[in-house]
Parts: sequence; structure tokens; C-alpha cells
Amino acid sequence: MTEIPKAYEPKAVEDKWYGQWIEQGCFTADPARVSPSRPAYSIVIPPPNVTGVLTLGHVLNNTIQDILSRKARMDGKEVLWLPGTDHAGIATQTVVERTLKKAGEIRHRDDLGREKFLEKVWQWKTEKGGIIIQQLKKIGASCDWDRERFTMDPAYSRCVQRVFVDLYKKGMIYRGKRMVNWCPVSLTALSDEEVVMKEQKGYMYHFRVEVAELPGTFLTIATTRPETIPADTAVAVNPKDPRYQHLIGKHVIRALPVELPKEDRRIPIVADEHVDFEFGTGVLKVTPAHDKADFEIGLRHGLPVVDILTPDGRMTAESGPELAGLDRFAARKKSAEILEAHGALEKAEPYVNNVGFSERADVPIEPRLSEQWFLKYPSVAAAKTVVSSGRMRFYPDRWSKVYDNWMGGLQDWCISRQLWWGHRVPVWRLKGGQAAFAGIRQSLEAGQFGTDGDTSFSNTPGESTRLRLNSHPVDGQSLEAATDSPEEAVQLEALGFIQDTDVLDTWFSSWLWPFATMGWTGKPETDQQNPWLKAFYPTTDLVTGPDIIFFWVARMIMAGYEYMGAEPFQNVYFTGIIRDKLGRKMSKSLGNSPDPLDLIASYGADALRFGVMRSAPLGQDILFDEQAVELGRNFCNKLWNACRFRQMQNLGDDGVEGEIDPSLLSSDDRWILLRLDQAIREVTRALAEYNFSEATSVLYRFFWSEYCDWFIEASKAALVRPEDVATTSPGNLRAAKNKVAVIDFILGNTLRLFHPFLPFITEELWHGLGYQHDLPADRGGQTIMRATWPKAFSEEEKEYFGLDSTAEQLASAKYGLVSLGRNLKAQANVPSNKRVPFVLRPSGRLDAQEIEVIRLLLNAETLTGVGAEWSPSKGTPVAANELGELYLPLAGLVDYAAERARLTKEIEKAKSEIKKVEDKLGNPSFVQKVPASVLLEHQGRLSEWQAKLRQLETSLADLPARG
RNA sequence: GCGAGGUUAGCUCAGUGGUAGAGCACUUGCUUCACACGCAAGGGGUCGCAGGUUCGAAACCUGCACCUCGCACCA
Repeated sequence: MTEIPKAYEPKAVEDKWYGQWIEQGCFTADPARVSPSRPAYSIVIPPPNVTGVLTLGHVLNNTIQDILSRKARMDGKEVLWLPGTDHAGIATQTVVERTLKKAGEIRHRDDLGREKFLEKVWQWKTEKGGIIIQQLKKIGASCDWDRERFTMDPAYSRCVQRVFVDLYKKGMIYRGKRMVNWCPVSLTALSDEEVVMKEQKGYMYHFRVEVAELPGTFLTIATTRPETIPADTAVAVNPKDPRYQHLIGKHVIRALPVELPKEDRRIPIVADEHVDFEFGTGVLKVTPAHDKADFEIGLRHGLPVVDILTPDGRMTAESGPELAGLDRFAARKKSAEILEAHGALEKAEPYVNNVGFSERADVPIEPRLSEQWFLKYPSVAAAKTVVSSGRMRFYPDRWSKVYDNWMGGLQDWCISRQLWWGHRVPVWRLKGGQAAFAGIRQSLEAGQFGTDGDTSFSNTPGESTRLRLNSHPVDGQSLEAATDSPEEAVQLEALGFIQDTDVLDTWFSSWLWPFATMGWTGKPETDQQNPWLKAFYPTTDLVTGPDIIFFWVARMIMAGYEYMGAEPFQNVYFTGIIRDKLGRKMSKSLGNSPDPLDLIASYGADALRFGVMRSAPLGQDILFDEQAVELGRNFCNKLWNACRFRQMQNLGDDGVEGEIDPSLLSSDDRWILLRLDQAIREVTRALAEYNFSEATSVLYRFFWSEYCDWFIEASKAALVRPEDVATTSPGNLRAAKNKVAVIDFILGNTLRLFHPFLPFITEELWHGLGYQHDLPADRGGQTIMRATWPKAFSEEEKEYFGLDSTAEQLASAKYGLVSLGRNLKAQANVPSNKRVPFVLRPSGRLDAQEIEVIRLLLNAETLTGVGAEWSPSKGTPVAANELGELYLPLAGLVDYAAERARLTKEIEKAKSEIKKVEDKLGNPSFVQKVPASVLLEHQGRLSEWQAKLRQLETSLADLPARG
């Protein structure tokens, strides 16, 4: 800090220190350093999407992780904050495909084929995929970048395969033809969690169908999706519905396609409990191929499944010549028109219903029957108990109920995706009957195949493949082989096996994140020797958003128990969701999401961190306002200038002042030491409770409202300017040096308290003020990151410094009196910079030193101490508290009318306070039942207000009648 | 429909039984020798509504209203 700019300039400071931290390996974790005296602390980052760019959500989330990591380092822990990125199957594939299309390289990914396309994705990932990691560095994230992981790293991929094969062997992963959520844009199945319900405006179409056996008799059916009529294979009524009982077992003539002969459109009327006869007309069209509930009805009644939609949501030829080829939404309109043209449409009423949307592509999903891989969740009981028993803590706790609720209603997880980018399902398949398997039988040493068992295809020790013989109603028999061994895969392919073309849901890889990133292999003998797993698993804290509690958190807990035998983390902190100041979610289309990097450029990274932390209350969504960042910048600037002020107090002996001499401490010194003590306690507790906004408010209050507003100002009474050193008495110089020692003590502690929140500026000031001198390199000498976290005073220390309530009360009373005096000045319209004389009549003994501090804080020309015998001239404005009476003699300048108004107002206030307390004290049951301390406190308050009232009334009476 | 959370100053939020708070915004006055990204003073709230418990309720209980978010879902 040779050159001292007036305002803090973050840019150069941030780049400089981040570079040094990296260079000096400050973020690097080493399991060998973990010991009982240096416990491990670990966090795994929620891996951001590799295609992602930094959002305010990331800033929030990662600032919290950084605060926790930096605090743990200062607590003397060995810290691993493990970073990385997620391959994000659909998102990444979409981004790359779009990019290639834009560049005119392809029209569709099929133009390249799977292999070539994947090469392009990898190329893109290498070139552009690391942006968010670079951005995280800008906010100061202290991740161990040497351990950065990616969910498609070879070692990580191996973990995914191993887990798949293991669950396959356990029978928990199976393949089946089911109704799944199909995304017609991404052309893949989705899990239930990836579908969001949205209200949609549409129409409820009422149309008529004729009962085949009773010509001229019609049934009216209500539907929102008339385009699926050609796929109807029945209509259903409730068996208890008297309106339709007589029709059960008869048939209707399906309305579409009209071109088809009537006899080909006969579909049965079935009775099913599912039908709600209150709803619509009580007659339900049953479309097993395109509706989950209808599919179930179809199963119950043995109905055929007729699929009239292509994977990308267009109508097939079976829907009739007028609809064929149309998009499903166009077909909806068209089919209504056809119905109307044939007189079958009774009405179309506007209707709002909930429709499932693909979260990613933001289009309505189609329920679709298809062959997919499913997982029965493992280790459910353990995962449920660890949270409900309170062994793993959720912050805020209410999320544990949400978790418990979801864990109680688990449905099998659809884990396969019809994509190219991702972990390919490690299952190989050979189709054909027994004849086709004959050759293989010979190549297998153990002839046991066709049953569900392990076989070795290669000679690699320890490798084995699970073989399973499946019978498929259409495809006939197939032999399925699941393996995570590359050697065996080669062998299988040599035998004509073909690998499944699906990839796995991205979450099927990220649920392994806490241990797969630490070198887990799934081989117990190896994993038990793994120093990283031994030192850092289970991790300490997880910080994430509540929106992925099911996607990620719950699944990680289950995987943790299944594969590590222990929970993956001890505490989970759920952040709020960042919204704009109108409470809307941040979104690209609304354009309401500011770029954090722009904010950093304008205000600095520390300012952004502080602003976001300050407006992030525990468990509430955060309404983001750029003003919060501005506040952060102002705060950094305040800190900067307070330290600049310290730098100017150089008393000839360069550098940090030494020990504090307790005998020279003033009441202000003792007061600020106690305020610091309080701040340390409150910040430490707030952090332990993950209450980050509370911690920042305490820091703000302590540093700005207490240290700067009162202590620094008061300290100016004792400080000596460098140019005056020669002419200052030795006693005053000693006092000044002791004052600087107190300032150094406070600032040294303050910088450390602030460091987790404001890493850059605190490091700069730590070195600028020379606080690193005389500290061991690993305890603050090299970096504030490793300085010890401030400790509250022990009783012994409090005694040593004389920190008792007397000192605190005296200082508080002084500041109280100063405020009253400043108020007198303002009421009398004296500009705050104008120095006028004050007179003080103390109620007890008051040192000259203390009087000087009061004078200085009042910015008074003089503050004359007078005895009880002194009396002011009539009408002199006066204010008083327990310390004494403060007069503002204005010799003819008093605005008596204003003074009368002021006094009258004060008197009213005093009277109302007295009445309040008197009412309470006058209540017999209050006096009887209330604790003694509360009674005393009320009595004290009463006499205080009474004394004040007397004084005010005297002043008012003393005012000349006319002013 | 089920569940969770919320309702306190113009705005964003603290405040879990004993004198209603902070920051921002607002008004007024200040180039007071660290800081105008600042200093000082000030105005502003029947704590969503109605009952109840209590000597005493913003806080605890009951009901209601409104807002937000999950989960489920009827074509």
C-alpha cells in the first residue's frame, strides 16, 4: 500500500491475489496433512453444466461454499473444496447441434453419425466448455483446481458403468416397455422429475359418437385432445353411472378418421372405475398409446395400443389422410374442424388445464410407450432414516419434510435417454434364437448362460460379465451382457454383441459425485487404501438449491449408502432461489438476469459477494437488486478508507504498534474491544448456523456503526499527527501509540472476520497494513487465508483489559449525550460544520480526557465543564442523560418558537412513555406476577422518564414568553 | 386436493413473551484534515384480519383472508 488511492480499486487487487493464491497452492488439499489436530473439511461443488455460464445463482451458491471453505481454513482445518463440471446430456447435445447447424456444417446430427458427432461435442467441450470454471475464479472461489473433475472423465465414466452393472446384477436395473414421458423436441424419454406441469389455455371439445348397436343413439365425449381420436380403442364409463349402464359391452363408431368404413371404427364401451362421472359427460375416450391413465385402462381391458404419433410429434398415416403428417397442435385444430364439418362437434369451450412440459425443451411432453431402462432405488431405508433421525441436518430444516415426503413415494427411475452425448448403457445384446447363441456357447468356458449369472469372456482377472437371457414378445429371444470391463466389451463385440444405443440420464452419473470424484473404483480393497476417500468422505457440507433436492441430493444420499456405506455429507444447506426485485425468476427471455461479470467489473467481486450474502436470508428466496451490490462496494470502500486512516497514523516507528498497555486504555477503547468481542461471538455463531445474511449484518453494524462512526472519531482526541510528534509530550505520545495499538488490534481482527466474505480486499489490506509480519507463514504470515479465526475474549483477558460493564456504560452514555447535543444543534439550525461552544454540567466526576472526547464528537468550539452552582441564562437549549446536562448557549440566537415546539414535542413523548409504564405498574397483577428483574427495569424506566420530563418542563417554563 | 413457507416503515428484510429495529429510499444541513462509494440530524409502522391464552402478544394457540413454492391431478 505505497500509493494510497482515495477509493478502493478492486480490479488489480483481485487479479493479483488470485494469481498468488494459485501460485502458492493455497487452495490445494492434501490428505496426508489431515490429523487429529488438523481435521478434514470437505465440500464437493454442485457441478455446473459444462455448457453453462455464470449466473447469480452460481454466485450465491459458490460464495457460500467459499465462505465455508475459507472459514474452515482459518479454523486450522485441511480443506478440500472439489470443483468440476457436469456433462449435462440433453443441454450440451442441443447446444452443440444448434451451433453446428448455425455454422451450416450439418442439417441434422444424423448427417455426421454418432461417432463423428461425439467428436464434435468433445472438441466443443475442450474449446468452450471451461468458461464457467474461469468465471468461478473471478468471484474468488478457493477450489482445489488440481482436483477438478468432469462427469465424462474416463475414470468417472468407469464408476458410472460399474454402478450400472452392479445394480443390474442386483436386479435393480431392468429394461421394460412402459409409458414414459417423451420429449418430441429432444427425442428422448425423460424422468418424472424433468416434467413440469404448466397451466395451458385450450379448449374442451364436446363431440358425439354413435352407438353401433343403437343407430340414432349418441354419446357425447369431452376431450382436450381431439387429434388422438384415431388412436382411441375404447370409450369408458363408470360402471356405477346409471346413465350409461345399459350401454356397457356395446360399441360406438369412432369419429375419426372419417374415411375409414364404420365397421372398422367400432370400438367397445367398457366399464372402468377410473372414470369420474362428475367430470365432462362421464364418458371417457380411451387412448392407450397416448395417455398414462388410458394405458392402464387398456391393460385392464386388453385393449389394443394404436400409436398415431411419430417420435417428433407428427400424425401418422393411421390418423387418416387429412391429419397425416400434421404437427400434433395443427392436427388438434384440424380434427376439430373435421368433427365440425361432419356435425359431430357439439361445442368447444375455452378450458384451462395442466399439461406436462419438458423442463429443458419447454414443449408439452407426450406420454409414449417405449422400451427404457429403469432403476429401483437402492438403500432407500438408510437414506430416509439418516435425515428423519436428524443425523444429517438440512438447513433450513423444513426441506427435510419435503425430502421425506418424496422418499416415501418413490417410483422407479427411468434412467435411459435416447441421446448420443452421455454415458452409453454398458449392456451388449445379441439377438436371435438358440441357434444364434450356439457359437457363443462354445466360446464360453462355463457353459452356464441363458440363466442369469456371471461369466468371464476375457482372461482379465477379476472381470466378469452378467449374462441374461431375455424373451421378447416381438423380437424373440436375446442374450444380454452387462459389463464395465473394456476388455470384455471387446470380446463381446467380437462375438457379434451390439451395445445398447441409449445413454444414461445425466443424474445417473452425478449421483455418484461425492465419491466418484475422489477416485472411487468400487473395489473394496482398493478403495479402503484411497487416502482421499479416507480423509474427505463423508464430506462436511453440501450447498445447493432446493430445486434439485430430488434430482440430486436424495439420489446422492442413496448412492452414498449403497456404495460407500455412509452418507455423502453431514449437512445440507439449501440456498434460496434468486429472483429479480419484482419476485420473478431470473430468465433469459425476460432479460432480467444481470451478468455477474458485468457486476464484478462495475463494483468488484467482494462487493458482489457481500451484496448477495447480505440479501440472502436463511431459507428465503432472494429478491436481487443491483443496489445490494452497490452497498457492498460502498462497504469495501469504507473498509479501505478506515485502513487508510490507520496508515496515516504513523508515529515515527513504522509498522504495527505492539502490545496494548491496559493501564492506558480509555473508556472508548474498552467499549470498542467489547463491541469487537460481541461481533466475534455473533459472526461465529451465525456462520455455524449457516445464517450468512445475519453474519454480514453484524459485520456491517460493528465496523460501520460502531468502529467508524464512534470509535475512530473518538480516537482522534488521543491521536497525534505525525508532524506534531516532536512537540507532543511523552505522556500524550504514549497514549497515542496505545490508541494505535488498539486500532491495529481491532483492524487485525476485523480483517480476519471479513476475510471469508471479502477475500480480496482483506488480503490486500492485511499486507498493506503489515499485519502479516511476525506471524508464522502458515498462520497468516503468507496469506490471511491461513490466519487464525478471531476468538472472543476469555474471562482472564477481559479482566486483563478491564473490560467490564462500567467502561461500556460510560462510553455509551457519552455517545448518547453527543447525539443529544448534535440534535440540539440541528434543532437550533446550526450547520453541522459550524463550531459553537457547549457547556457541560456533569452529574458526577468526569475526566478531562472524556470531556475532550465529547467536545470532539460534538464538533464543539469549546466544551466547558461547570459545577452545580452554574446556571444558564433563561431559555438555553439543554439536553441531559445520566452523564449530565449539556447546554447550547446561543446568546440571542435561539429561535424560541422552534425551541418551544421541540420541548413540547419531547414533553408529549415523555408523558406518553410515563403513562405506558405507569399503567403497567398500576396493574396489581402485573406487580404481583412479573419477575423481579422486569419490575425493576420498569421502575427504573419510569423514574428516568420522570426526571427527563421535569427537566423539559423547567426548560419550557424558562423560555421567554415571546421569542 | 395435500403439504410447506410467507404477510412488520415506501422497498428488501431482522426481530420466538417485557421500551417496535436495520439497510436502502425520503427530508434537512454539511467540500468537519480516512471515506460525498461520505458525515450529521430527522420524518415514517394501530406488526394481514378476527378470536383466544397471559399481568403483558409482532411473537404462543384457533379460525379466516391474501401471496409464493412444492407434490398430486379429471379426460
